[in-house]
Parts: sequence; C-alpha cells; structure tokens
Amino acid sequence: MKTQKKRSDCPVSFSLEAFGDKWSLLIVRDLMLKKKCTYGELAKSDEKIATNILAARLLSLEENGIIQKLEHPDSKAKVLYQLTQKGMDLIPIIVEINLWAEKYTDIPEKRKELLAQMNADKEGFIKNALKELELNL
Amino acid sequence: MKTQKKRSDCPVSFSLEAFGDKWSLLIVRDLMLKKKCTYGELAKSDEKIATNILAARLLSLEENGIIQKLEHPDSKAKVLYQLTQKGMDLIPIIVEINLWAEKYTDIPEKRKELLAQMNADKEGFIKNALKELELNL
DNA sequence: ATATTTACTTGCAAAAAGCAAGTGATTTAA
DNA sequence: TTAAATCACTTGCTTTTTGCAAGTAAATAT
Repeated sequence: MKTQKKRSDCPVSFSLEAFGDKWSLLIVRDLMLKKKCTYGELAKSDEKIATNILAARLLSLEENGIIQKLEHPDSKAKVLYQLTQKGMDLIPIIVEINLWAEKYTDIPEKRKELLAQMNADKEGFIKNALKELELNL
Repeated sequence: MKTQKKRSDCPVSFSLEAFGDKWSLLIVRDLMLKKKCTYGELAKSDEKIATNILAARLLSLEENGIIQKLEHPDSKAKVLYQLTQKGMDLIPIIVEINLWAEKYTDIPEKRKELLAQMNADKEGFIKNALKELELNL
C-alpha cells in the first residue's frame, strides 16, 4: 500500500488522498454499479478517460487497497479488476454523491431506477449492493 | 453558475466536476465542521493550501453555487465565506467520507468526539449540523 | 501463420498545482 | 494622523499532472 506524505491527520484529507480526483470515483462507480471489470471495459466509459490516466489511476487505487487485480476466468490476456472490501465500503459515499447530484442536476433515464431505489431505502440499497459485490470476493 | 462541458451525464461525474479534487471538499469541511469563514482562516488550515490555489478553488466553488461571499460583519477588510444550501447538502457526503476514513486510518483525538456522534446517530448528526449552518443563512 | 484483441507504455504538448513574493484596500497602534 | 499590520487576494515562475496520439508485447481468434 502506498505511503505518501500525509497533508494532515484529518480523515477527510486522508480519504481525498486516496480517491480525491476527477477519475478514481468514476472507476469505483464502474466497478460498483456498472459491473465493468476489465481495463478495456473501464476505458470505454462515457467519460473517455485516456488510457495512460486509467493505468495510473488503477495503480493508485490498487496501492491504496481499494481495488485488486485478479486473473480473468475467460482469458489470460484479460485482467479482472475488482473492489476490495475497502473499495466496497465506498458505496455509501457513491450513494450520497448520487443523491446530491439528483438534487442539482438532471438524472439520465438509465440511472433513475437506481436513484429511486436509493431514495426508497438507502440502507437496503447499500446492503444489497455490498452483498452482490461480496459474492465475487 | 459555471457551465463547463460535461464529461458525461452521469450524476457522479457531474458531482466530481463540482468538487472532485484534492482541495474543494477540505474547504467545505472547514466551512462545515470547523466554522472557518474567512480567507485567512481557510488559508491557515493544516493542509497548507497555497493562497492562489485557495483563491481559485473558492471561485470555482462559488461558480458552482456551493459557497457564497458576503460582507463580514466585523470589518470591510474581511470577506465572509459560507456554504449555500447546495453546499450544506454536501454534509452527508462529508459524513460518509469521515466514516470510511475511520475504518481505514487512525482518527486524531480532536476528531473522535465528532466521529462518535456520527456513528451514534448519523441522521441526527446531519440534521443538527444542517440546522446550525442554516442559522447563518 | 496472420490478424485481432488485450492491457498497457511512451513521448510530447497543454493545463494545473505549488512556491515565493508582491499589491492595494482597510484597520489597528503610536 | 501617520506608520505598521492585517486582509484578501494576484503575479511570475517552476514543477507536476493531465491529456492526446501513437506504439508495444502477450494472448487469442481466424
């Protein structure tokens, strides 16, 4: 795990050092909500991340213990990326980010069902998402 | 309010464009938890943000409708920064970030009481923090 | 055997972050 | 009432990070 000079001992600062940039949480989102799990699938996301940045962020997330690389069951050419427990524990943050956005921007149709679930039963949604992800651990 | 080219229509992406960097949420944290409200106080935070970066982030947060500038009651030389409603609605995110960090790093003594409250009654903590901040609006 | 897919890397230009010093308006202290 | 201190920034410059386009090597499919 990466040891970088901490800017402070504040827990918010600690967290932002692990995922506080414009890309890391989008990767986490894909691994969490969209079940994308290979480099190629992550690269194809709507936000069009440059491949070198994707590689850099994946390495950083791995060093921070948020994701792990595994052999892909289908092919040795592929790599399976998945969230660790530490990564899955980011679900509540992703949920709150979604709920905040819902208040201040239009939500695309394809995301409305998910938002509805989060609103109806936040705790239940998180528990369920966690359970599904843990099946793959 | 800033109109920047959206990377995608994903709510997570929308949110990260507003506060997804290493500094913005630290400023929000200070305005929220530490009741810092002037440029000088924000500049003195533990993380030692450079003054030009602070100015840039404050402008960006303002353009995104998360904070607002007001006349300081004590002096015309000072500026009062405070969270808007949109900014206050980030409280649940800050709380979840604190709770995540608590699981994976040591929390400094001065923050433990706050974390205890968040753990004991998350909803209550958020409601209360919101109520206190809204008094200043 | 060849072409394609896969997960990256490399080189370079552009943007952003970070540092140190400076500016001008206000406020305090002599 | 004037000089020093405080306030919220800005400016100039260097370093780091981001982003683009192209390339590479291993594995797979044809």
